[in-house]
Amino acid sequence: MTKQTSLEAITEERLQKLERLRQQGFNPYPNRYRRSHTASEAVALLGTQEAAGTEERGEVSVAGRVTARRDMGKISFIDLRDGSGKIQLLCSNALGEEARRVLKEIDIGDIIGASGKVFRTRTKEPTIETTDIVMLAKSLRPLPEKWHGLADVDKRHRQRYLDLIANPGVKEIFETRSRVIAKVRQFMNRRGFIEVETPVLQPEAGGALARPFVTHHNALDQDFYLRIALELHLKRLIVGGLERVYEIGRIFRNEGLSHKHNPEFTMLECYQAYADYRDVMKLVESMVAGVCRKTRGSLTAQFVGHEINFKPPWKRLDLREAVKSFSGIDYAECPDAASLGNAMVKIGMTVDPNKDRGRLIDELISTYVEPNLVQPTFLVDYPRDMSPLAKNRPDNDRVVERFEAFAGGMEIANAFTELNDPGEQRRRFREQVAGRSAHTEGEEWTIDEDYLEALEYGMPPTGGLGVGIDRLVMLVTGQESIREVILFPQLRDKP
RNA sequence: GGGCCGUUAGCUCAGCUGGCAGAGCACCUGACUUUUAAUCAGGUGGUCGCAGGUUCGAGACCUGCACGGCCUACCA
Repeated sequence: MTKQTSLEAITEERLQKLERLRQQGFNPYPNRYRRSHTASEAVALLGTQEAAGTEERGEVSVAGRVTARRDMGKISFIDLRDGSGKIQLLCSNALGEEARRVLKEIDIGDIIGASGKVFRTRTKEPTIETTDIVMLAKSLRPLPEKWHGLADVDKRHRQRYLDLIANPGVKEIFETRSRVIAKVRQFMNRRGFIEVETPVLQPEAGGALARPFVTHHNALDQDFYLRIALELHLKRLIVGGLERVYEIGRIFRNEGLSHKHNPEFTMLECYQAYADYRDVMKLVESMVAGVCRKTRGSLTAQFVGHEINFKPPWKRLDLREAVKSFSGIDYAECPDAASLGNAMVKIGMTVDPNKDRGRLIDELISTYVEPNLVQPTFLVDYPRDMSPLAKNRPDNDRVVERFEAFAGGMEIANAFTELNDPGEQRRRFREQVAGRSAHTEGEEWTIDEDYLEALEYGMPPTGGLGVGIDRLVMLVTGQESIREVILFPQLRDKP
């Protein structure tokens, strides 16, 4: 008999095993299996019985994926892995007649159920002396290699399930992600915030400066944008008297991909009436510190070779001072885009002449300041030019009450005292539209009249916050790429 | 968008100056009643990313394309 081991041949081989099982009356995909213990519970049971000093050994039934098989003459050892861990099966004389026939057809990768008594082998390995074994789902494809795992980054992301099977650390990252989000919810709920959901499909894409995705509603025959921020709807709710609201939601930005950017990502936004940006600052550091303590057991995280300490209070840096000290440029001395651009050219930067002053300042921040902010830091008091939704400082109308939080060289939060003067908000929107449409092709920048109307009913003084959840997860899991903390990151279609 | 690197068996990877397509794991056959990266013996498995070109001869050299990674620019 000539055998081939191309992928097709391996699948063919396994299909034959499947067929043999069926011919012998076994269902290779049964509807259910009742397990009495998880793998780790079975191991624990053995431990307690040994500790009690009794001879009695518990009967268990477990289920999971076969990850290794070692045939030793007339006996076989099988490693079985479930969500809790791993346990070894010994298949020997104790195995029933039917189970023996099933055993013949078992491959690495199959999902099986097994029952028997727990014991410990000569080498102290917790093991089940298997009496019965059933096929729960026959696997038709070979798993990635057991020792090196799955290394191909592209394949890991496209077939995340293989990544999860082959690379044990991956599951941990996503468990941590889940705990981060749970902790954030708990934190907000305990402070009296209520969680809400607002539309993903919106007639205007507002609340941030970003290019939106466009889609179309057939019945309404109307184009919609996928939201680029949660902001404007949440503030409508503040107008409506929900004094503390938050949303953890997916937002979408039709822009470049990088190790810090995915087109869809998860944002926490919260708004608190009768608070200002200083209150929000305290909320952020307390929340992030709490998340870190909850997920890591300490206030520190390892990231890109640094130990980041989230213990409040975080450093506060005046934005203007920070830019001046890291780049040498005092943007307050450059009142317009032209003079600021000149100053930037002088220090060797290439300057896009289409950029307005706000964007030039932003470029100074991301080039000179952001990479240096490894320990948690608030940059405080932003120029009005780059903050259309934030309220002026009472003492300086070129500066708004806004901060961004940075850690690990990444922006993780953005917050301000919300602009609630409808007339001023309308002027700011107009400035934005005028400044952008001149040089932004294919984008229609509109004013959200519906939001302005809401403001006209009166919005209390409010502090607002946005936190990039994916980046927060990157920090506490030590992952340098956003793709490692998103289960199914955006990828180009394979041809 | 630009630069550099990569794409070889199901997986992880070698493949020199152009000269028969390789290893480990997995798979198949056999041996083995306490193994655990089991071991031992034997074996199967390839559109060398795709398309052209140079050459007596291309996995390797040249051109183009696709996909990916890193850096860089832009978007934020």
